[in-house]
Amino acid sequence: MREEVEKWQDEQFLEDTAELLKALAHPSRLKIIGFLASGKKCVKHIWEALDLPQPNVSQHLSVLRNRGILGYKREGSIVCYYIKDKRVLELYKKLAQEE
Amino acid sequence: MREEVEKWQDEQFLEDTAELLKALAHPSRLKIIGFLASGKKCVKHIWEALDLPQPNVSQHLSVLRNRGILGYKREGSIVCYYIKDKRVLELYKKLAQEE
DNA sequence: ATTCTAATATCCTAAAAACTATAATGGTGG
DNA sequence: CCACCATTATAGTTTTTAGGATATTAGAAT
Repeated sequence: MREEVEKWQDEQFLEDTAELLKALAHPSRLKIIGFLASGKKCVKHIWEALDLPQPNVSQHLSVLRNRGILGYKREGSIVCYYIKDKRVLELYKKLAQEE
Repeated sequence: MREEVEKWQDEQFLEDTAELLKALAHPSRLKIIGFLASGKKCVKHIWEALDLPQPNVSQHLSVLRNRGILGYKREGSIVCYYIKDKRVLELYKKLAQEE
């Protein structure tokens, strides 16, 4: 007899989930997620492919990184990002397949 | 040979999806979605159950309604809302089950 | 029809947060 | 030190948000 309460009554769940969705709810960040869906990419590769100014991309990356959505690895002088949160990859795929 | 382009290159998809996520990315609106996940509910029932002020709930409902996430039906003097967009129900369930 | 009340929606304003572009700063390898 | 890659800081603008006041609508009673 566990899990009597509904998820929507759990304020912590609501806050955390809203934060997650907020991080994803921006065209450029969604674009980054979509680009990273096929694997790890370095920063320069990202902003060139997405045709966005580099500091702008860096800021979006930091939003996604701070929320635990992306992980990164420094390789010499370049930095590569990848999708760390598996839920996000699943969410993205679901959204991308249906629309 | 169709669908050569990736979804993340489709600006319209990015805009629409970001709008959808933005509408969901708020604790109170997520709470409403969770409450409606079990079926249609009238407005009074909603703000009483969620313990939120009525005008506040009304505003959140209008956000969700305007983005096509919720549908509603007037029944006499009361108005009942339900989840119209099936994707949203699926997304919510996925988020609620995993965390 | 007029009035009353309950249910719902909209409006208004101030505060907080997010976004964009640009400038400045910090590392790393040659 | 220089060139390159990336992050952070700053400033102005636009969006969201919360809360309260007000408006609208429907039904019941008179």
